[in-house]
Amino acid sequence: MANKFTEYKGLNLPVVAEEILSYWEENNIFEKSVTSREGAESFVFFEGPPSANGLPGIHHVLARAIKDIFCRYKTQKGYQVKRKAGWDTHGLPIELGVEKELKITKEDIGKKISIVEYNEACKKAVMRYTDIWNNMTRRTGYWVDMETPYITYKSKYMESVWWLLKQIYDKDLMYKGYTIQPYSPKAGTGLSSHEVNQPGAYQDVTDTTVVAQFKTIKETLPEVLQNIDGDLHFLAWTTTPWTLPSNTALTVGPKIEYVVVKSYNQYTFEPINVVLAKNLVGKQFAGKFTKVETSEELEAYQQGDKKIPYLVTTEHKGSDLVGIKYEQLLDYVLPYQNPENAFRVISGDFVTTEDGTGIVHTAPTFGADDAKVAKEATPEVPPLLVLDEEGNPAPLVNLQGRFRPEMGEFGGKYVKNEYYTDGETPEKSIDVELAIKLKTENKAFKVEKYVHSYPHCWRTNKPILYYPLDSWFIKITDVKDRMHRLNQTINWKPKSTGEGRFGNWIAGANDWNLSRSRFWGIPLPIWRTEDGKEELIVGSLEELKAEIKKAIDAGVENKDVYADFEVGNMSEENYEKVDLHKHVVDQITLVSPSGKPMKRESDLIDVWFDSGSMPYAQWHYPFENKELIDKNENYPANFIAEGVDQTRGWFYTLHAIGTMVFDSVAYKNVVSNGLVLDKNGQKMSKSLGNTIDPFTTLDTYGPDATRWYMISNANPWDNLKFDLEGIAEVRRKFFGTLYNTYSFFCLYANIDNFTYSEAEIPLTERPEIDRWILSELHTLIKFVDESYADYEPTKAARAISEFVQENLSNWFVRLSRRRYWKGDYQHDKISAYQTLYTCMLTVAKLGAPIAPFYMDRLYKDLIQTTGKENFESVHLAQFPVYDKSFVDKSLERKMEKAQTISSLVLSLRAKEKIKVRQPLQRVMIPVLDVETKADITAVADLIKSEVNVKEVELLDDASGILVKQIKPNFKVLGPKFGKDMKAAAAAIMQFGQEEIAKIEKTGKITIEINGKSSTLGITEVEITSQDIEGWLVANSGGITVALDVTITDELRKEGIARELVNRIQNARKDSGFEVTDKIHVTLQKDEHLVDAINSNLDYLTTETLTAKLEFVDQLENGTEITFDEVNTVLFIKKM
RNA sequence: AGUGAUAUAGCUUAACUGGUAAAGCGUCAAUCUGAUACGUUGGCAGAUGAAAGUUCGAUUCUUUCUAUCACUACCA
Repeated sequence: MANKFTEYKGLNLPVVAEEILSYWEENNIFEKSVTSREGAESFVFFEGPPSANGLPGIHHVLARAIKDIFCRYKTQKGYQVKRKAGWDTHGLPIELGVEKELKITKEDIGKKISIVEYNEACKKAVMRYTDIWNNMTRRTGYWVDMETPYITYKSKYMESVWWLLKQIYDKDLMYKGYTIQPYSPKAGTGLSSHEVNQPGAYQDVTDTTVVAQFKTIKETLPEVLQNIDGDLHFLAWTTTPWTLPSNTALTVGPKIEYVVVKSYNQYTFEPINVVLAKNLVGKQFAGKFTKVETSEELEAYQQGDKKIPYLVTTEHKGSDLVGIKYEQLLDYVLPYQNPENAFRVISGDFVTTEDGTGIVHTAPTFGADDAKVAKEATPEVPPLLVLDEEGNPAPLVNLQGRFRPEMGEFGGKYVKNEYYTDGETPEKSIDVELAIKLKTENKAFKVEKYVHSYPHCWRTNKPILYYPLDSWFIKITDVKDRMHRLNQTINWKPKSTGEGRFGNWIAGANDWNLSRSRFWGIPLPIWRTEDGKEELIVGSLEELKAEIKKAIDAGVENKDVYADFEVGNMSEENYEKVDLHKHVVDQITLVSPSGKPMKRESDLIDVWFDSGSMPYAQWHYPFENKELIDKNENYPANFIAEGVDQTRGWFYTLHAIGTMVFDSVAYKNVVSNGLVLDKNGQKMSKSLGNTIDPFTTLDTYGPDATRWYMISNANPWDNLKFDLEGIAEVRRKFFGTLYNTYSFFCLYANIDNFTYSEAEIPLTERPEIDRWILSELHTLIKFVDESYADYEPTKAARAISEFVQENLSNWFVRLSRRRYWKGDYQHDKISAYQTLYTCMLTVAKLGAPIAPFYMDRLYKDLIQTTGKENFESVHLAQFPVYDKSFVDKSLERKMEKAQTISSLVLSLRAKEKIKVRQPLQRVMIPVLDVETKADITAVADLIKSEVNVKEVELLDDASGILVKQIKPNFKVLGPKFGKDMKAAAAAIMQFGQEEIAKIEKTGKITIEINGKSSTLGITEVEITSQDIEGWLVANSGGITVALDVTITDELRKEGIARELVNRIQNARKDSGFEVTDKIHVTLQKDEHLVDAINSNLDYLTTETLTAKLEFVDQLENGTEITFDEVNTVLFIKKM
């Protein structure tokens, strides 16, 4: 054990962090923080896997700090906190990165490059940045097991994912269907919404739009519409006329008002009866049309007239129109299934009357809303699918973006002119040609050009199509009620994210589209016969091998690609032998019960399913570590934390899988942290150049200041406006103060050889100020403990800062300084050391979760000489325990009064320009009650030394010189007076000294408010004294002080002596003398000085350790000193 | 478009269950200290995004609007 406390030359947080980091690593402190809690209750934490295909940003430091704080806190509280790092290794961003790097497109995969090579490239790319990530994690001080992380591309992980998927399948929660997805015909690939949302994807284009006339079938009209003269048409608008041949329904809003309008077609001039939303009549019948009120005016129309008349007739609710059937607009081909259910009016809530006609052309093959509403209708409206050459259902547009042969004269043509290669583009686009055709057939009400924004493929820059693609789905709609209910048991930080954003999202959740037509990911473990009638899902390697064997026996497969794999052998080597990625599993053909060959469904599983599987797959559940989940040892999580952007990502998939497979929440507490913005509140982005490099920040300021700043500046869930200046401030104020407090402590503790070897001084024997700071300390312990427990790190950080800066440094140490450097090593001094020591040791533990490095240094420095504790690190120690017996609220209140009074006196001094060094005779404080009087008496000594006055005099009422003020106590009087409160307040404010005196004397007064008289008690008002006649006063917080500013000759001399002491002390410091050195002082004679010194000789010599003092007439080699009217020269030397 | 969050001094943040707006940064000046830090005192500055409602009283509760941000979707 060292016998001195380590002293430092200065505070360098980055160096402290480096040293502590090596210490941790050399001594396996992290491992010990887990193993030392073996057998204790576990606190379960899940690490959300970052995708390592990009470089870490400053926001990752925040996210990591938040996770780390609670894990360290819970460790201190005695829990065992296992935390496994993880890597999300699959997914589109990685694939796109690799494609870019290899300069290939998706189509080239399997052609220019084999899938094996491609997947190999992805595997390499994904781990490329892991070193940088690991380094950032270490330097940030985030403790997580990076030695044995879970990696989503490992066979064990993938096997668990398969198992989970099979559970879901077995619960009948999976189906195959088609969905409308953004699709790029030129690139030949579906696009994820991620890709569609790339900047620049949406571009303004001018399209030909058509308002088409759909002719109703008379027999299906409701009675009220039966007797209309001539045909009745529905009007529906579209910006994509090429989808009109695929129309199978019209959708109306059930609550929207529709009208029948009589008019003439502007192209064929035939009389028409059309239906559209009432609100949109004006819009559709603009320009050439003119409104008329009678049938006569309408019938007067002649072809060639400038204006076409229109007459609004009957009104109908949308719901009344539902069920009406109409003739197919362009009758090239019928849906191959249930054509009898097509071409009718259905209802949909999404219909608005903002534009168009209030009737929506519905083509379920080319619109997501369309498909949804068609499916929900009873009976279901069939999409316009035909059977292709191979007998499979296909939409009217093929994968190249051309019309199918069924489209007659349009067959083979691209539906968008942009898809033609240069030079081959026809003059008229399909949209235009269709418009012309409709015009001539009296099927077009209006054709217009229209500018709107439309998504484009980011790779080919051609417009995308919404296209039906086959996909596997999970029936979230079947479990969303259960998910919703389970969500209500989760503690969200902030609450609104859980109830609002997440809750609403679940309530309106759609089925989860699992399929991804990519290469690098976990393959769907589903094998199907060609006709799709038989299928098999595989939930483990064991099952797969068994199925392969069956297939070999049946003769549909000739080899077992996993022949080397040994079922039941869980060793890494065994699992290294297999690869479950697409390029391998696609080779496998299985056999169906009826003996037919089955091929694997070619898609991959959405990567979000990978990460949502991590609670189980990280342990290779259920093949290994079964008890961790089944016995709830490591499931569900007590705590997870990620960015708010994961609400519908990881938070969602964890919750969905937990609900479906285990009927359990996957996590109990979740902190969703906000974004890190730049100091102006702008989003950080590479293009704006306002990103902040985490490594530079950590180098400059160190992780502790960075973490402390991030946590204390904003609540984790609020966006953080990140300003480097803020870190600098935290370093200066908080860490600087704490460091200096420690420096101060060890400077004197080392002189006095304090090693906490004396017995603990009982609380009752410690002076007031010690009991006060210990009371504050325990109040702090309680608050910080509760804040951490409640996932409120910001409150904890702010409270600790406040304590260290205000209470400990600026008040306790400041007022206690003399106790350390003066006097013998006795009772009071030992108490001072013990108290300060306890405070710092406690602060080290309280702050350790947030500032793990510096607090560990502080802790180790503090315990090295005392042996009070012998943990190797603060992170292995126990969290401080709150002890109520230390808390003395009245003491805290007294001290607060002392602070207020001191501050008032200092302000008066400043006003009068009297330096604090100049002693003054007395300060007077009017006190109106006994309690306050006792309070101030108790702290009078502190006040005297702090503001350098000799007496504190308390004036009670009898002095009769106080000018008082009265204020109503709103909180008490509000309910009593109600509406009359304003008048009452005014009346009370107007009380003169007499009334105030009366209420003080008798304890009550009667006043009249609005004709009613009522009695006021003394507790219903607040009386303060504002002024003392003839004195210099100041007041604040109900306390008034008066300062006697007369400087007598004696006081003046004392002031001079004090000033001189200050100069001598400075000289000692400048000369580098030890605090304990005795000195010889020589001064040049000065008339004011000599007198003053002689009157205060004792004070001066003891204060400065002056053993010998002499005056000389002339002093050459000293320091010139000038203050007030004194001019002298000072010279000191060591004795 | 939907959902959610946010809006307080030039900037960053406070204000317990509604009780009469607080700090810091900045800046100018003064000042304490045998603690290279931090402070202290004074000046400069906001009637809390807008409007309405509930209330004796609203930064706090309700409604509407505006702006910013995020997520998700989509544009017939």
